[in-house]
Amino acid sequence: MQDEDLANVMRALGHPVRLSILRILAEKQANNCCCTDVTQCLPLAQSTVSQHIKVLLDAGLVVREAKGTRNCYRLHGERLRSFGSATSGLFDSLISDSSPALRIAEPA
Amino acid sequence: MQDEDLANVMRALGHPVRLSILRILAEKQANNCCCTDVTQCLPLAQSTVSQHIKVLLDAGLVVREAKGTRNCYRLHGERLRSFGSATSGLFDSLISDSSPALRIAEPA
DNA sequence: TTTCTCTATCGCTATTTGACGATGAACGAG
DNA sequence: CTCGTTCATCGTCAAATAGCGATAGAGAAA
Repeated sequence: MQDEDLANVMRALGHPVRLSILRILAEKQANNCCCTDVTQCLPLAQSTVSQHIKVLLDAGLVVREAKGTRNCYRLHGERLRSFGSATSGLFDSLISDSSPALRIAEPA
Repeated sequence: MQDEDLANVMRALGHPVRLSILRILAEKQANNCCCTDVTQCLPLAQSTVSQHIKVLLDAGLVVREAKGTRNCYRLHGERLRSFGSATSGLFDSLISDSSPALRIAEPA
């Protein structure tokens, strides 16, 4: 995963409401996961929730599945895992490049 | 780490230039890590780089250390690791099926 | 002191984001 | 067909973001 893509996912995750939406989708486990259901768990208007979901969709973190008159959403597990390994890879490269002495001496 | 803080860090990481700055700081390993040095590695004005560094400072990912006439920057390893574990914890809770969603408002 | 370097900040502009209400399209139920 | 539900999108607004040049303050150096 390139930095551009990684940054896009980071930005998508950079809002507490969107983290909440991911947790809600994880909890509901692909049933009752339509926009209205998510909206009822949040103190926001339906249009606002829809916009946040769109950000998650565009980042590839969430998948839409038309189910009759509803759109059901569920987590994109593979994408999440891919981002997870890209993130740990990022931190590995950041921290391993730092000298051990500097890793021990943290600021007050 | 709470969702609010986690989202703040994610947002700080949500720009490819800031990822580049982190990599540059990791590479230079706490010597020659002043703003001018970082600027010379990037196709941006010094003021722009300074602003990006400020975002990383505010997120706690980077530490400033006055060194004579320069300000030296280095990664905040502990903070990075803390964010790393918070991130993997997030994905664990999302991917495993036993994750209580953090709800901002319960449905009526 | 004077000069030079470094850099944070100001001012400005353009773009993006977050939030809302309104609306229209799609579809199931009656 | 008609009604109700779902939901993406539009328009709008305020605020935040990203970029730049200009600038001032703080030290080192001459």
